[in-house]
Amino acid sequence: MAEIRTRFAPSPTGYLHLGGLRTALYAYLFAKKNGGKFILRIEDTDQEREVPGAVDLIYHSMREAGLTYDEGPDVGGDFGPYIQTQRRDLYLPYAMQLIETGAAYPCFCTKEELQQRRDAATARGEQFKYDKHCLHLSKEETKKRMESGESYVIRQNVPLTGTASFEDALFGHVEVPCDTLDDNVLIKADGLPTYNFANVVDDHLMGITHVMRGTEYISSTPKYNLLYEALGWPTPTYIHLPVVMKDATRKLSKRYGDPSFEDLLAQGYVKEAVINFIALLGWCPKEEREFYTLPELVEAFDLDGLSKSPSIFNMDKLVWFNSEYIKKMPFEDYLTMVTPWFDKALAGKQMDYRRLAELMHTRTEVFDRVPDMVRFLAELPEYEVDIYTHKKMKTDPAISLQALQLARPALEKLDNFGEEPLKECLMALAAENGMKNGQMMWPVRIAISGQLNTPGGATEIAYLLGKEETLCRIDAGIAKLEA
RNA sequence: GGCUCCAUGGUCAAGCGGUUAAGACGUCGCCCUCUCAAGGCGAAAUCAGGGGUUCGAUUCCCCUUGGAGCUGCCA
Repeated sequence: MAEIRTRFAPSPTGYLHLGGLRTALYAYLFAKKNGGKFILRIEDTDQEREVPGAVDLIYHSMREAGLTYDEGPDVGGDFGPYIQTQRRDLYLPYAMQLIETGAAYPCFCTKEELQQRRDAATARGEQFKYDKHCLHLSKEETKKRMESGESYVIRQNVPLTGTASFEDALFGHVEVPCDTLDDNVLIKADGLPTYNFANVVDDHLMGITHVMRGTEYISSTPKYNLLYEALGWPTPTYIHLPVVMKDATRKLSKRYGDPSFEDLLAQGYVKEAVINFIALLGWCPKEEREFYTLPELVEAFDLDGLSKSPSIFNMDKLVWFNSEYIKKMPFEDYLTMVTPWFDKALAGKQMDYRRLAELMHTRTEVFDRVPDMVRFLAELPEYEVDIYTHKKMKTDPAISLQALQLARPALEKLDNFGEEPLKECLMALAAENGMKNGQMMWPVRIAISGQLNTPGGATEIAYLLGKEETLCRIDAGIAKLEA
């Protein structure tokens, strides 16, 4: 059996979006699972839409994701070049061959003319379809106009009757009536091929055996098969992948401000978590399991786990995956990763980062949420007195004031400001004064943190703050409660 | 509008003619607890509707409905 070759063929129009990443991931997994090759090809035939730097962004994202390709623009290979504009001269001969056999024809209609006719058709409430006007030009006239340097395109000559079809490994047989198909442009006036043509030619020339791409291509694939047939080439196996949605009706897209892969990494998502989550979005493994490393995904991947319907990108679940990955991370790794996020809120403060990291490790869902969670350590936030009142802790402003007034001198006398001594001190104080633990701990924690929820209890916070700052904040609390 | 595709809880989804219709996220309880998390236990929640086929449909077929994609000298 021939070696399996799949490819990921993005256009350099910006960052790598999550739908694209998933398509790339599946193509990678399928190739690797079957001992085949995974290829990266840059489809930059639309010069107008190209965004400078986008190609490098794609390389970068692919590396970050761990999707190493066996062949590609920056790694080479036997089927290069892997950038379509660098292959520009390759396409025309095939187009000419198509013209010879009648499967294509030159067209001299200008964009403007076409647009007018399209608009007119729309105004009449009709669907515009190219009328094969230039197909009926005489050979002589065509030849003369081409040689005179007149601008022209080459169009696919789709039959007016019959049907075109293809077999999809996921969707099965897909067939469309030819009369609903338009004569697409194969070679543009600038000499570059359109996606419709470049794709067919390159997939064939590069020996791609399995074409994996989004379902947006499903309706034009029958037309591509017509091209393969006309060229006498074997068709690849098609596997169209459903799109990733933002919600029930909208596709995930940068236009709506949805994050790209790089955005997620910048926000503090762990790349392994993103890959893991993406993999399970539209594909389900055979076994009852949800945590997979990339190599494990390769091992587990199979086509019949693929879903046919679009799936909604569930941010909540990504967050959950991310927090799970963070929790499983060795502590030292976590400390390294979280340190810059601590710095954002605590820069310049003397703080036991290691202890803070211990407290934060199971509380971190996404790294960019860390600064807001620890900022109170740098500066006591403004807070309302009513947060001293907590029903379950049985506290109110009066009890809180009493607790703080008791705690203040006791803590001042405490030489060892470690968590254990702090705890013993405050607990003992509560017991001596007939208070419940919560009636002592809650007010102290509120006074020294100024907020309802904190990553750690009163003693941990007091330790992190240190004696001086703790006493200072308790004083502020007392003043606030007395006011 | 035309063509194509899709349809199990709020979301991701298992299921591939006979099941108490898995599991996960989220939600809601309870436990633990110096707050919040984490952890443990538990609960609610799904086969879009209508026709067939069949002894029997979530599962196969048709229609309706809903959604998506395509309908560019974009990919």
